[in-house]
Amino acid sequence: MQSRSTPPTRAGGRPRSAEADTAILEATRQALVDLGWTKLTLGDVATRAGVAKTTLYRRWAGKSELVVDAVAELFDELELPDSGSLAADIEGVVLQFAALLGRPETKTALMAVVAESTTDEPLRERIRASIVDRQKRLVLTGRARAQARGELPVEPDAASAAATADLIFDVIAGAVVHRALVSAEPVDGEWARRFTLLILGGLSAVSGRGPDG
Amino acid sequence: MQSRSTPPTRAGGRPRSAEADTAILEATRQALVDLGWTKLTLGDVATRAGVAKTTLYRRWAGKSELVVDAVAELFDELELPDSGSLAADIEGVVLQFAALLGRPETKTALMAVVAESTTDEPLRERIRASIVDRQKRLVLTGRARAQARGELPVEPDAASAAATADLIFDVIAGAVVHRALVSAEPVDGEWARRFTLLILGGLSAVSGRGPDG
Amino acid sequence: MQSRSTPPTRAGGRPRSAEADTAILEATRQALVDLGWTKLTLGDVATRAGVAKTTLYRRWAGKSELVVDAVAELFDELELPDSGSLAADIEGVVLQFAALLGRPETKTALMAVVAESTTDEPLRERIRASIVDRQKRLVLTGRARAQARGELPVEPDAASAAATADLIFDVIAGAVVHRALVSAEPVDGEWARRFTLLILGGLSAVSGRGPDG
Amino acid sequence: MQSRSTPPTRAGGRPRSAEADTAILEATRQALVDLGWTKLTLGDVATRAGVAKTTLYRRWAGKSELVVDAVAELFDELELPDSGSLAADIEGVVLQFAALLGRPETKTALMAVVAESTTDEPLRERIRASIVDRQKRLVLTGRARAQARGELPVEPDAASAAATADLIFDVIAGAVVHRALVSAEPVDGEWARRFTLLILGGLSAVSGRGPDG
DNA sequence: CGCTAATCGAGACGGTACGTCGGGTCTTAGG
DNA sequence: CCTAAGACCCGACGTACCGTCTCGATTAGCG
Repeated sequence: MQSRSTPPTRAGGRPRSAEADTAILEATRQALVDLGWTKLTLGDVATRAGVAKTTLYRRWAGKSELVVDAVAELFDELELPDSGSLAADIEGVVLQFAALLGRPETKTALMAVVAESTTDEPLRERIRASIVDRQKRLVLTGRARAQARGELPVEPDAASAAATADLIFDVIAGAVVHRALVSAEPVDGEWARRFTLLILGGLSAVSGRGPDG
Repeated sequence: MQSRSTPPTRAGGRPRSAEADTAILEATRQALVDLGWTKLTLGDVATRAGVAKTTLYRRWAGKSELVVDAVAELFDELELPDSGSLAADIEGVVLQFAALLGRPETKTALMAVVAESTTDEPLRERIRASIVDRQKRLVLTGRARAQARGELPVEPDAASAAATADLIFDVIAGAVVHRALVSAEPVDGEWARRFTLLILGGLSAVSGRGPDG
Repeated sequence: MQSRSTPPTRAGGRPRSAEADTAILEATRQALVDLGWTKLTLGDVATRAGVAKTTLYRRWAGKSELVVDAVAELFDELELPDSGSLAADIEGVVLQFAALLGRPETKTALMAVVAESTTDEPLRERIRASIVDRQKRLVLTGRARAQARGELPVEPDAASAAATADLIFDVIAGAVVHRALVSAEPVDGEWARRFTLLILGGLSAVSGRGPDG
Repeated sequence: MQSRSTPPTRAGGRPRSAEADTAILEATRQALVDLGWTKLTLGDVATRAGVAKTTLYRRWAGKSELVVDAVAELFDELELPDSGSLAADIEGVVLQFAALLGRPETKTALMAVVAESTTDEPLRERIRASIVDRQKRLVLTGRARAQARGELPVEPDAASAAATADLIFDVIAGAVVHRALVSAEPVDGEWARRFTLLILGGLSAVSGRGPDG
């Protein structure tokens, strides 16, 4: 995660404390749990981390950037279970994702930084680089496994294959987020099963042909 | 929209200005366009509306409530095109929804109030009542039409039918929002077609059987 | 003392609290006693006065202006004793002035605001209006009495008379301040007597005789 | 000027740069001219002098000490003109002193450090040693010359003579400072003449005649 | 028609957080 | 031991909004 701002010159001077980084990110997550996005203040985070406010501002441009980095670490915990079938893989990752969204620090922070990013292009890039794109690996890995198992056809057109992957990702991530945060209904095994059924039924229809439908 | 707070007594006295309401909501939307959610301040909205801050606080409890009301009006513009086929209906509503999300006032406000609602239950209810549930009608109407046309089977189990409707709603709304605001890729005809293909392929699979898969 | 900044418009709105003014000025003097000029902070004054920082900034432009107003009130306590002779009048006012300069709030504040005023013309004007010019009355009254008693000739030229009054004022105020704050030696009856001797009779009058006058 | 802090041990190691001292004091004076006492910062002085902040703090305890040393050098320029009469000597030194107080670096710094010294005894001592006492020589020399010329009687009592010298010093320095910095009126030949008249002959000498002496 | 009572605008109020700045210290690497 | 560079902790700065309050001045509808 190269996401912190780097000091302008690389010359002499006291080096930045690595422990401070760790402490700040951990304090940020804890503050999110305790206070939520809106009431989280950088001064409070600094206090929790046992660090001066200036130290915090030296490394992050603002609240949004800090929180993105803090929650990005949580998303890296997601991993694709190798459960032997595409359906089980999808259900597994959906439930994992839902569990992550159930954690208070993620719940309150994720939508807030995305909202922030709608009027802040650099922030959107940071979110994409630190969170979104990193999780697309789950879709790619899952599809590769399914193809190896013969559950999905191999799309010959690379561009079409990429578009499909993006589509799948938007559908899965979007649906789970919407269910969990907007509808605020539980993402349980039952829902995951029905959702997977929907995805799988359509998946073959999409991957089976070219982009011209 | 009964959502404003009502004066305690109904007795005599100067009645509230109706023009103020209109001016405030319009000023709120304009401020959202100009400033985005975060930089929008109630003082600024009051100034734009040519109204005292007091007047504003007498009617709304805070920023979130005001903004929810201001954007809710926009969502009522959505309507299901009667295009003769389920696929065309879905594509149409997806593109309409995407167009709505493309407007700056909606874009910045929607995610923000949802984020806010994760730690504010009354706000979540307000959002659900004013925005979310009102749009579920699109799904229900669409399904009814498709069933009338014979494109979809009639689910005999009412509970299962409701669950399916919720699922569809989360998938459509979630996917479009994710594509538009998180991935920040265009929701164009091409994407709508591929997405519809995916949904339709899976839809029959889901609605064809009971919840136990 | 019209010295506070006046609200731009004179129209409606909640009027400024008069008690706040009193509390702030008193708190300022107390803070000067406790902390001295350098360590006095406006935030601390606000807290002591039981007032918000914004209230303070709404009325005074900064620390210097506030302190000038706070100490100006003390200078108004000075009064010319009517002791029957010019010498006794001078000695009396010198000792009064010295007592005022001995108070910690005056001691630490006076030189500081004057220093500040060397690079701040409006502040200098405020000091002159609130403090310096108001005390020139002592010189004018004293001279008038002395002239009435026949101790001093009446200067016919008005311009010259004014210049003399200014000179006397600079000499008395300057000498006492220098003795008290720069040399930091006591301004006691003995010193006041010698000083008065010098003023009244000049150098030879002082050097010509012993300390017992 | 032994006033800088001395390194604890005198043992080997890189010796302190002498050029740094010169550069720092000169930078300090220039910063006083550009910014005034309040806005002068040690970090800025260090930058101007092309020196690290550490180097500065190794030599001076703080802003006040540094500035005292920087302006003390300027006061050494004062010298008593040997003009043949006591009156001319006084006028000459008054005008020299006024010229010194007219320089921006002196003007802003002198009062500020004196103000600071009212709550900082060591600083007061440093000011007395570096600035004040060094100028008392002017009074002593002037009196000695006047006595040699027969213009002033010789005071036999040593204690009384010292008290008189102190008094003269406070009156001259105080009056000039007050005229220049508090009243902010010009200390020109005209004023110097009237002031000298007062010092030499007392109040009646001044008020008894017109401004042309 | 005059009361009565809630409204309106304006703007001051006590708070909280902001992001920046300067103070003085400490930690590097290098002379 | 000194130096330049720059990060560190700390505390204050002056500003911006928050949501509340106190004004005097409008408006209705009820009596």
